[in-house]
Amino acid sequence: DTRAFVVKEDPARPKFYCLSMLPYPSGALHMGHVRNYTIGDVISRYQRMQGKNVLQPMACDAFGLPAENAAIARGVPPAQWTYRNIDHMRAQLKAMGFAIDWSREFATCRPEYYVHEQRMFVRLFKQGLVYQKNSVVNWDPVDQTVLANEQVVDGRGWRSGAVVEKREIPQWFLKITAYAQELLAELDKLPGWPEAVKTMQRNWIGRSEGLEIHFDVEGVDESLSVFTTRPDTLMGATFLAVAAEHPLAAHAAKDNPQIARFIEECRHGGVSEAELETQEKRGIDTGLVAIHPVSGERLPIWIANFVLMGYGTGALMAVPGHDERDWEFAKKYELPIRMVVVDRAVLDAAEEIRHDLAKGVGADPVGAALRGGDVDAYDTGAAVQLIQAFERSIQEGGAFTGHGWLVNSGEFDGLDYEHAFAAIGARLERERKGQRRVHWRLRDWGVSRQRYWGCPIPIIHCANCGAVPVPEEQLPVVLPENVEFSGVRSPIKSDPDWRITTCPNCSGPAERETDTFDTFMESSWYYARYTSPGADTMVDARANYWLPVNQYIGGIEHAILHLLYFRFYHKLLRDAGLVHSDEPATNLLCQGMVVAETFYRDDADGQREWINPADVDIQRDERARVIGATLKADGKPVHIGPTEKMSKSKNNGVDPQTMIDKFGADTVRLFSMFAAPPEQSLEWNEAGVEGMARFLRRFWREVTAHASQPDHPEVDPAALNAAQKALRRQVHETIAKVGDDIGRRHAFNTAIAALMELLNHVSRFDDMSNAGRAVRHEALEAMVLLLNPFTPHLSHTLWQVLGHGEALIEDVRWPQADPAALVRDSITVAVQVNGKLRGTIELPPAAPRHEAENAALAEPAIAKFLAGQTPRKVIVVPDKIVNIVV
RNA sequence: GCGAAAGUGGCGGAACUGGCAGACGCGCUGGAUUUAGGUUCCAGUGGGGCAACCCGUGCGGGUUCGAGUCCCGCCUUUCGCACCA
Repeated sequence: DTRAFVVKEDPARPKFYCLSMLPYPSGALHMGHVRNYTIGDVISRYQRMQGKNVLQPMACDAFGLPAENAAIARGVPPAQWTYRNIDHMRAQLKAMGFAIDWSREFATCRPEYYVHEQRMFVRLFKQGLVYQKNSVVNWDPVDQTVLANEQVVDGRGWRSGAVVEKREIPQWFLKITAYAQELLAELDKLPGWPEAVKTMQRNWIGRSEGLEIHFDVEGVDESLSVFTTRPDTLMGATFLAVAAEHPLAAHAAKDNPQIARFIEECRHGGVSEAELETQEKRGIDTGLVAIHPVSGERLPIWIANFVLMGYGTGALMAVPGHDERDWEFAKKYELPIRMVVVDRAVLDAAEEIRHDLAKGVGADPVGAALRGGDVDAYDTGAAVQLIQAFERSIQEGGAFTGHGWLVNSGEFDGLDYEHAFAAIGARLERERKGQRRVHWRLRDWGVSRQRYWGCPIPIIHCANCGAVPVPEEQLPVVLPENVEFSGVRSPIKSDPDWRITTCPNCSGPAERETDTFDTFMESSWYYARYTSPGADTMVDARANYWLPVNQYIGGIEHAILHLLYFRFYHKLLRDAGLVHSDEPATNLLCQGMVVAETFYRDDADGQREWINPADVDIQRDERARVIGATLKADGKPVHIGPTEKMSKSKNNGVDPQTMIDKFGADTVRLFSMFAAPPEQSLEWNEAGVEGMARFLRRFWREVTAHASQPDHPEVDPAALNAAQKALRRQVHETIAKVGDDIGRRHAFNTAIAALMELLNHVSRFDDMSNAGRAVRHEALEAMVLLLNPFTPHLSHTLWQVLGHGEALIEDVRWPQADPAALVRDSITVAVQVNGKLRGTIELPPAAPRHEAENAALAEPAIAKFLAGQTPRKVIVVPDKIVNIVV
């Protein structure tokens, strides 16, 4: 998990600032001792050579005692746990090869930064942007820990199959919903962000506009409010439904044990596998009756398991005719289904009937059609049938959920969606039975974590005063370090010395909050803190000099959570007066994941045993198609599974360290940059790494052989022959391409391909004349520099082999393409006849149209295809193509 | 189900603005060097055909002198969200 890299352009000089975060130690591709390994590093090296100041990557993020360590602890005696305490953790990380210099480390998770997060939290507390409420969590009764959602639901997690209980515990929330509108609107001001990420964030924020409608309930004082985005279907509502947790459900359960039992089932049945998969709709009639705000009709109120307490008001008006879920529910419990919205064809049919039968049907042609009546006497049979067929499809086939035109809706008949929304909204607002509302899918950010090692939430709980923020002069609240781990449970929860305190308000007995912040908190402001090392406040004025970040790089897996919190926190910083910009990063690049083939065998119990790719041999036929795979150990066949994200469960993780040991870090990095464009997933394939090693060996030989020459003449562009000129041109084309590919397109794979192509030409160029050696020297120097972002160690050495003394190759200027060298004497132009390629011709650059046309027609290979016919038309695209149409 | 992205040789991928499809690499075939294996070097490598040539970018249409690229309709895969009222 590499959460992110940031690259920052200095607006004044311009210089660059590049930072990165270390991955978690648990990651499959941990890179502790291959620090300079990643995309962020390639970009930073490139920029440094462009004459920009670059800061080397630094470590960030919290190394905690998260759930995965509890996993390791499961069934394992405490002495063998991954980390027993902080010192042990540090020692273990060091032993794992993490080159973390704790003295230089600059991470927002470190205790010296707690104070800033805690001040921010207290500030938000006072502004009412923080609150505590009970919330249901997934609880592992064996380990006594809270499980993250993905550990329960997601079958890929190690916890799948664990016994899980629902528990209600108090949690702290940050009101990110207060910023929902801004977070949504400003996505439109981020053209440098991938569309996929913006779409995901839009869906996650989930703005929907609708009407909140109040239904009076017979025998109950308070009215029942529902939210709907389809007020146009109001007249089709045939019942109301509330969530099991809704107060009205509790009210109904008071003297009805059957309802109470149903509510209890809903609460507990929620996590059973079968329930989740079938999502069968179940419900029970409360016996309560609501009054339709327009028609005055009496509608039954049901409790239904598909109504979510967390969305809208926890209650809905069910319109089975025009909503899939409501339709399914109505069918099951035989509730009425009413057609109130129809498509254009039905509306036209109704118009026809109305027109022809103005006397007979009055204002209700649809009703007349459905009732049959005497419409048969007139020539409207087809229209009647159409309406009846539509009605039947809604009754029997399924809901019509599209927007359409209203029928069976009294005064609203004939209106389309927009007009019906406006008319019904206006009427309900006038009668104070409803109002327009915007609802958000986005939930507030729950920041409480029930674990040790993290920033403590600076709150003191007092029996008299409630939750009281820790006063400024007592900040920071730090964790006790001399704790013992006696279970998976966070040790501070059972440490009375730390927990018991006095209330800052009333001096009465009180307890500290023992939860710590979500680690997303730290990664939400580190980029800003990096601009202000040593500042007393969270950030200082330097932040406005550097921010916003020009180029942010991170995995797509953070599209929603981290990247939304990151944007949110920037707005909090802004509103605290700490930064002036609205958004933290203008450009975002999401790199893909590392994937690998999977292999498995089915054992006797029908269980799949996944086999690591390193233990498998691949068989191919003579056309090199894969025909099978065998286990190295026994030579017997194994099944080939799909190519998937590296994971422990599929046993397809490959440690790059093995390959780094074999080929060196330069080669492995070059391969990982070459194999796929950064935003795509990278298929890990050992054979490809060998190709990279081959290329670097050839390059090494080429440079050392050249360097062994006694002298290195300067290039004299005026004195070059055609071949020398051609090579020199390619050198400068490559310089231009590599710079553009790295700097603008981030297409590292094509940059490397261009360098390989150039090496192929340089190897074939065996001109040992002075001019020839001069051209080769220029080519090799350029290539060493162009390769430096990818292969810093090799480039550093080869630069010295070429006779240079700089301590750091990054201090050498990035090569610049010479425009004069790029000029061509002639250009190959393709010639097509009727759109098919039939030959090529050589033309001087920017040759006039008639010249290109004449040359093409004169070409013998072309004349053959014209068969003496006169061309009807000739299309000339200068320097590219001539197309002759006959 | 909804939303997004993507389908190109045996494989990873290139083709950036509608203009020579398959760059570069892997793999494979043949040859040279080598006692041999490995390494290295040379040649070949989308399919069909002796050849001229024909066919080829998931499928079916369309626009265009010209389509991998643009438009319409399908299919498939991956990712994300999933009873969102």
